[in-house]
Amino acid sequence: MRGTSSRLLDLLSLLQARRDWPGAELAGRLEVSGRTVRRDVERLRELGYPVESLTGPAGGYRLRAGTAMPPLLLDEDEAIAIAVGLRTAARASVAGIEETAVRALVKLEQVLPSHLRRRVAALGSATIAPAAGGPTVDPQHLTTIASGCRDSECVRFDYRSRDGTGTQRDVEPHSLVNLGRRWYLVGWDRGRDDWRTFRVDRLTRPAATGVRFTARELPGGDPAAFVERSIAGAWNRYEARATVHAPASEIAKRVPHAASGLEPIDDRRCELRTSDDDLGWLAIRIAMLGVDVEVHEPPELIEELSRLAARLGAAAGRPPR
Amino acid sequence: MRGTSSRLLDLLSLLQARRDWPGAELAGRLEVSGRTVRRDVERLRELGYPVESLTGPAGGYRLRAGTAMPPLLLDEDEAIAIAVGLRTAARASVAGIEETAVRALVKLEQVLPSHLRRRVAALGSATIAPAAGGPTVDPQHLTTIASGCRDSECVRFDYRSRDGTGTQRDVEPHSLVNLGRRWYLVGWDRGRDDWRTFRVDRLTRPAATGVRFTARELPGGDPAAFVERSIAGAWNRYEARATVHAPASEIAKRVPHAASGLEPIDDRRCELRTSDDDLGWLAIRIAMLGVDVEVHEPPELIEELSRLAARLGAAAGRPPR
DNA sequence: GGATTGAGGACAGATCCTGACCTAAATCGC
DNA sequence: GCGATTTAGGTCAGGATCTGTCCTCAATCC
Repeated sequence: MRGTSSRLLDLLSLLQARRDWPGAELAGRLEVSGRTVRRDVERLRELGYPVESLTGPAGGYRLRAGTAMPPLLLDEDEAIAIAVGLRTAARASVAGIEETAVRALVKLEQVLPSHLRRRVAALGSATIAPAAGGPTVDPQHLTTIASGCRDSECVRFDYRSRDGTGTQRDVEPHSLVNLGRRWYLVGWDRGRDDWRTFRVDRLTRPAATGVRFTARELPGGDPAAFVERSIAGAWNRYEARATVHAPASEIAKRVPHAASGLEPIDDRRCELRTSDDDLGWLAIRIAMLGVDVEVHEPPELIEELSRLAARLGAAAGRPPR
Repeated sequence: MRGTSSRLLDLLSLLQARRDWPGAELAGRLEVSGRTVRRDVERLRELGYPVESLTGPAGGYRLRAGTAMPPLLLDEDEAIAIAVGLRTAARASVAGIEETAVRALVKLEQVLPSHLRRRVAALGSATIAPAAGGPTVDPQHLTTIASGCRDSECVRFDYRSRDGTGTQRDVEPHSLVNLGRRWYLVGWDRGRDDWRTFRVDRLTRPAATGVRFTARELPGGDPAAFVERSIAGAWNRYEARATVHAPASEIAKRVPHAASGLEPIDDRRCELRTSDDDLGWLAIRIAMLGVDVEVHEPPELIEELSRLAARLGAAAGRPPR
């Protein structure tokens, strides 16, 4: 016998792997009597996991969605898919999800068997970066740093500051902040004896040193606000406005992420408002619309589009204007 | 008392939420004696979860990565992040991961509490589609269909065939296949009494009918091969070749997904080979390189780039040539 | 070397678990 | 409507398990 706890986990695992299970089959898989299966189901219900049951032929048990998350029992491939999915989500897929994605990734990677971790790393290098406009961040760096934040463990890395000089830093990481398509580490720089903000895409070879520290209180409390203060004025934000020669509904269907900034003008045109801190990426997004457009502002974007048009014209073999 | 099974899950949850735990604190949280905590740790080890322990001051317990995946105990935000991450991974992020991502998503959504499901759906509509070149697939459709495959339950949907005519289908779903940036459903069409392949981006309002069926054997066995046979010749594939006026290393760093097709020519140029079945998307990828390029073939791509250049020139306010 | 923290054996009492057996209720197919 | 199938759950007895207490060791840090 393998103990009831282990058996309950197996039962949960079975119930997650398929939707409907006849009691007799569960009894066979778990190598217990049908009575015990009924009791186990009762136990799961007591633990808060809603197991439905249907009587009659074609009846059976079924795990429904409840009010709380049950433990997820994943097979190896599923664990890998989740790790890969979280890595991409940690970049810049959906507003506000990134920091939680990193937290979940840390939790997953803590228990991810090493042979799976290798497979994830191998897949990770083949990732299509959705944020192909800006600098890319290695998700591995994010998890290393986030682990440091969570477990109060110092992190050492090489940092390339804005003017290009490289230094080695030893930092007590406080939090990881995602702002405007970039990742920042807020931490206490042990070498400078002060709070600092680091851009994660500018640091290399981060590693936990093994040194534990007692958490300090960040002045102001809110890490995101701290980052905003430190980078104030460090980058521009471009607000674009354009007239799109296609119905809003069609664009919304073809380019879902643009939908929020669309306002219909008439049956055949709509106005698009969108913004970014990266001109190149903004231009690409205009290009992706796939229909005729007139860009009204900002002038920098108009210039960027001219440049891009010239370059593509040249790519197609025409002399640039 | 809450039973040892429940307490073991709580212990696992605690060990996943933070890395280091002194035994006394665990005892307090679980409301048992220290001796019982030691016994619980022993139980977890027997179940195969490697719990490390360190003696002495600053000692404690720590859940390490083992050889098998332990049950993941997620909080609500983490579950959402995973759902969102899997939805994007299910599109086209990393070769070969998509089908597993959908499987994991089905497992997760089966037990995802309804209020969390609503949050995921709300976030999903804001997703930046990485595959903005081609038609997009609603992840919700994928999970509905994949559930049908897993649980042998019929699915009904409206299908828009290539010539634009719409029909309603009632299908016994067999498998969901991801091929060449597109999703296909292979299933037994109950109306036509035959095996059919459906493009998921062409179907709308899929829903489980509740009718169960007994699995049939797919002729040939391999669903992917079946899809390939059915769509053979249905779409063109464009193989592009271009000279990029930048070092291969720089492009590889800036646009990771292009790296595999890069061949250095000299210190300042490289050759890019890449292919796709969607001309528009191919053109966007060229545009994303952000440097000067000469495209040699295919002629269709050169024409597409000219069109794009003209459109962007116009967008920037210049008269198209 | 002393303080702290985990390891684990022994024990007694309480609790829990399992399989067997039985009856009831719901559902499906004929 | 009837019979077959499937879950629901009560009861019982024997055995296994679990818990807290008490104790001694071992490892580690200061």
